[in-house]
Amino acid sequence: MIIDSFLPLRFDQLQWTRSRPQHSLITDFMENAPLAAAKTDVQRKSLDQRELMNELQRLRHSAAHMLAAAVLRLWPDALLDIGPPTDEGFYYDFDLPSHRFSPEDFPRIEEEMRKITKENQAFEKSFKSRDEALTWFSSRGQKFKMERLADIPEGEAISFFQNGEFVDLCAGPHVMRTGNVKAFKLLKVASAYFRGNEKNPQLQRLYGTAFKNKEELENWLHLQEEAKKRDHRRIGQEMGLFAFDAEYVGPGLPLWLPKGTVLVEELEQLARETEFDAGYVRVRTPHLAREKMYKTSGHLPYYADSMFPPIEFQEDEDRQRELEIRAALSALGNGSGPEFEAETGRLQAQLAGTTTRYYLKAMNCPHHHRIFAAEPRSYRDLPLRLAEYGMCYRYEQSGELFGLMRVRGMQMNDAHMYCTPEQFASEFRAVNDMYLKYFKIFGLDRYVMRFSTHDPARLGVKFVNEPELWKQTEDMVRQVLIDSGINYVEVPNEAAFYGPKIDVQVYSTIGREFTIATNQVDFAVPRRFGLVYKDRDNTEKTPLCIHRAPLGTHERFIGFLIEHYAGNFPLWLAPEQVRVLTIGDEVPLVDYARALVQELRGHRVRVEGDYGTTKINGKIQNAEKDKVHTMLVIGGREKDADSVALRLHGKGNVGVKPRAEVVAQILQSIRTRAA
RNA sequence: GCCGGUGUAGCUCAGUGGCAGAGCAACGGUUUCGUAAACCGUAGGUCGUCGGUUCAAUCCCGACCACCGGCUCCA
Repeated sequence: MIIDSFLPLRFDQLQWTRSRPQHSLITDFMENAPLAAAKTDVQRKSLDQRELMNELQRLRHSAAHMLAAAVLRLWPDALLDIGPPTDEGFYYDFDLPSHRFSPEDFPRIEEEMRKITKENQAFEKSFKSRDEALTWFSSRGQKFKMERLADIPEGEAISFFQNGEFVDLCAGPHVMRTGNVKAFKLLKVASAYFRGNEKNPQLQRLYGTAFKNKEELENWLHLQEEAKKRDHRRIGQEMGLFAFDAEYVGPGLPLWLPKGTVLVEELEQLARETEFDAGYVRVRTPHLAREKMYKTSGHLPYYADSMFPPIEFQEDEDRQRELEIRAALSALGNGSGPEFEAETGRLQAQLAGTTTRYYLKAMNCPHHHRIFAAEPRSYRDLPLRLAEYGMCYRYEQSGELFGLMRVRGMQMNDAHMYCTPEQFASEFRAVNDMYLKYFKIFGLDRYVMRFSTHDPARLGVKFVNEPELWKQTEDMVRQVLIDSGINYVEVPNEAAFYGPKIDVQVYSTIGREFTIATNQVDFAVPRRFGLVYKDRDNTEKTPLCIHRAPLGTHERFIGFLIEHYAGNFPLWLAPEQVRVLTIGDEVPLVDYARALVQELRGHRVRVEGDYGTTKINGKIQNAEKDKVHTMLVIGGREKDADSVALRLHGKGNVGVKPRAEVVAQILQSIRTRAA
């Protein structure tokens, strides 16, 4: 299968070309399995579920066993964990302190695996009692296997699979013989925490893939190469969209270059128009706020790890006050007794108050809440929809940073809607409709909607302690989802601390899973800020708040769009929409070309002229390389006929057309945001 | 944050314990051309940073930083 690199990927192609996260394999043969549960560990599957493994998964699972067998032949002291199939292949986790795997080991290991293929060993299933199994592993020091054994519920059969000398705790199923596994390749070495928990030891994970035959394997490897070319980091560099400058600006803080800024501003324009149509009003807020803001919102206890450390300083008058308080403290001397303690404590508290602390905002909601509070509100004002492309800063762990997809400074397509409980369902539904509207514009037809709910066991720890409100809002959201016929997966324990949320997830070219849109309910924070509106009955009530960001952040959304379009943006988004190329640099020709450029610029088209002496083939190659959407080639013939030769990026020469017609076409395509 | 890898010109990459290299891009010139590269020349570097070993370090050692592949975490 060859992907036309000039078309957006469809999701079915996506599945072919992108690796998807390892844990998502679970959903493939476990209908309705919560994704989140799988996130923490490779979830145990019942034997029935195992039987659903398809042919390719069996093959890959068997390849994993062969990998482990080969590793044990080469490093007999390796401890085994598990080796499941994944969407793109398989892996096996090892604990092997005596040796660090590196890609240089791959040829040896693959050679050993090929021997096992040649030996054509049968995969034989057998059963052991729990005691027998325990003895088997403990005598071999296989401590991870012993823990895995303990996961198997009492009463369930404990099955083993053996091929040749290799025996593994395994529910199967497998292919018949190792001779069936011929087309495989080791891909990468990585580390993984045992059971995915960062408190557990780190194991060495070997990734590989296997296919039914060599041809399919080669085909897949080729597609992987193609996919790499869509990597937004690479295209962003090549097209001059954005840059990172870790030394002077800081890691994870992108600089938007002029061409990337075009993308940012086109998206903003789209959002402004869409939100205006949906009855939003726009606001603007600063990038930081005092500590009190986040103490009140409750973010500090729940979210401080993700925030940049505070900016601390003393105002001039604070410095004076500090001196006075310190003087008072020393005047107290070294006393004792409850009165002394009380006075000391009071002064110490005052002393702490002489330092002002500001935090860079990690989210826009508190600022918007203060805008709500800035004026008295009546039920007649609701729903109030405050929108802002607000800049936020989050201190992501260094290992998490990933191009534009995961950054420390980001601008969110944010809005907060304050509404009454009666208005909630229609507001929430309108947000979902807005998602779909956007997805249609970008040709995004497959994605995963995740409905994240709270875990009752973690109320007061990870989630605000309001059991009744949690239940009510979650029921409300669920009902809206069902009513609007949206497919979704429900994910317990993934909600925001202040309420349930819906996330829209997509997969990047490299197969990483990213949330690009989010829609969250907040029943807690407005109350913490004391937000109220005067209702019909003249009583004060707290509004519900919906946080929504259908385009997520500029950074991630554009990162995603770059990969989605492979940098071949539709005309309305293209950083350079049109380039006028002259065949030669004769003065009359250049004059005609300049006039055309001026005409298009007059319509605010992003157009450049290439009037130099380079040959036309060279100019075309440059324009194609720069992914210029529309090329207008002009020679003597075109000039004389007041026409242009139209060429579209990736599509080649379209033919000669009247100048006015082409200009009108271009304007029409931009205005309608045509795909 | 953790495990592993990598760091040489704007980009893609060679290379060596003893004067730092290529292609493309840039710049200067020649060329006047019909749908994916005309030709010649010039310039470009504290070899990620700091420290150590050495007569001598881009190369060997160490620390740090950044990036890459994962894990964990998230928009």
